[in-house]
Amino acid sequence: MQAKLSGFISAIQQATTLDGLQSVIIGLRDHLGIEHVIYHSVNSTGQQYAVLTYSPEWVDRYLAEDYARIDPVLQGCFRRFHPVNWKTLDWSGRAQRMFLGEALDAGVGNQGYSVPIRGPNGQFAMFTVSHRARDATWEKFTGEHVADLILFAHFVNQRALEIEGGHDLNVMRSLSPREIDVLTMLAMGLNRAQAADSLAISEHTFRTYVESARFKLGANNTTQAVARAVAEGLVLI
Amino acid sequence: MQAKLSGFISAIQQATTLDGLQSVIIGLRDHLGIEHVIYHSVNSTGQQYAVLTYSPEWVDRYLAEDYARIDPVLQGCFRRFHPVNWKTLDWSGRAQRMFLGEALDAGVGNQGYSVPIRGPNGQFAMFTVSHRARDATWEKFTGEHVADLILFAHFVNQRALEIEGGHDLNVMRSLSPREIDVLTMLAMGLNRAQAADSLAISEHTFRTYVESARFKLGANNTTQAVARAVAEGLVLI
DNA sequence: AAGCCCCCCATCATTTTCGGGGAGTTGCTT
DNA sequence: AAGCAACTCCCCGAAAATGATGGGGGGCTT
Repeated sequence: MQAKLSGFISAIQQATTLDGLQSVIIGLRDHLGIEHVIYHSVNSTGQQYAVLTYSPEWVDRYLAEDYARIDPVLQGCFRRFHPVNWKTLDWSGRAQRMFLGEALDAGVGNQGYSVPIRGPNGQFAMFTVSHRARDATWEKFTGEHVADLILFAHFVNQRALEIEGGHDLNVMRSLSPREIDVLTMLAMGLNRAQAADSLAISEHTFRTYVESARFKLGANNTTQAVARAVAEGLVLI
Repeated sequence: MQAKLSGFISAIQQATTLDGLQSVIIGLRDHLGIEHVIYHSVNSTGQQYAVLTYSPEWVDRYLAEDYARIDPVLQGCFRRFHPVNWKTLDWSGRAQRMFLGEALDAGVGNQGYSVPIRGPNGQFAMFTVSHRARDATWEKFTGEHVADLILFAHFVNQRALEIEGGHDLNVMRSLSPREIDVLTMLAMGLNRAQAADSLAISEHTFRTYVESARFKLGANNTTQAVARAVAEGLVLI
């Protein structure tokens, strides 16, 4: 497997379009002998795109019904770090209806294993393998491939980020230490008076820093300035 | 290496304390034949802890001087998804003084390779290997071990999350879709009137959502609520 | 030495937000 | 059928933030 694995990773890294990634993913699916491989990403502007082997009908249905809101896989991945076996999720209520009533018919496997992936600026993605199999079989399969799947997930996401994302993230804005201080205090929930006090400067001075930080960050108001600073990692809460 | 790798991963998974992780990490360092292995985590409440092989003096110095603010490794990792070779970072200005003037003396290797890791709730961590070596040697070493390092990073972080506190992850704050909407608008820099307008709800309704989101997030004011939501990845800007 | 950025301080009128109340509908879950 | 969470709408006075202006001193870089 090891040789094959690095082969797939090379292939991933040579892909220059999402279609290219799709081909690699299909190759991977066939190699693993399973039914579905899905890579699904939500980027920082809230736009999402996916590279998958589901039927277009099911994808349309999923989007139209806004199943993302009730999908236990998505919810589960979002709050976990380690990959998650679908069997361990909570499939009650609406989720059950979605799964038993529609997803299975649409060709989604009864078993699944999803790797959560997080990138800079709040990017979130999932790399999923799905199949029709018995619990024990699936347990064995996933157990043997955890490491490989984590690596695939990483490299697919890395490539997808390179393909999709403009590298305007590199235009790092720099704030002065004091500007970072004031934004940090605000992000911690202090009001101007408290914050200025705890930095031992006048409220007016405090305001000056907020203004200049706001200007540098191209923000309309304090809240946006704080949000941007937090999102860019300039301010750690 | 493959056999060794899974051995280390098993060892990681058997660790029950951060000290246990430390032992595994030292074993890993010796096995790789390098000088330092560092795992450093920051969660969304700003608490940080580390498992590392640096001298306590250097760690104290780093914390006391708040070097996290100017450390290009931290900054660079926060903006990237893929592991980063220290050589590719911007080591000018204060960072240079820190590195040449103190870090090297403190035993930090001249070469380094850091894997960024992101978990739920805005958790952020780095897994770093550092060594004294020439560029070509280091290039070769890291090239050969990228995949392994990514995997180590993953499993160390997974274990550290389990050890440090699975409890606060369970009380994962979940915001309703509308609450996320209002915070998103605010994070984008609109004021209440504009935001309410663009969501096609009354300003007062808008306020109600902000209030309930603020309550759920345990925030003192709107700015903090937005900052927390952004930091935890609930709101994408 | 000039220019630039960082650090600090101030006023006033205007706009925006906050905090404290209260009320009604839908829709899912149990 | 009841409960609960989410969604929608409203008032008002007090408190806070903003915008538009000023000012001065210190330190690094060119």
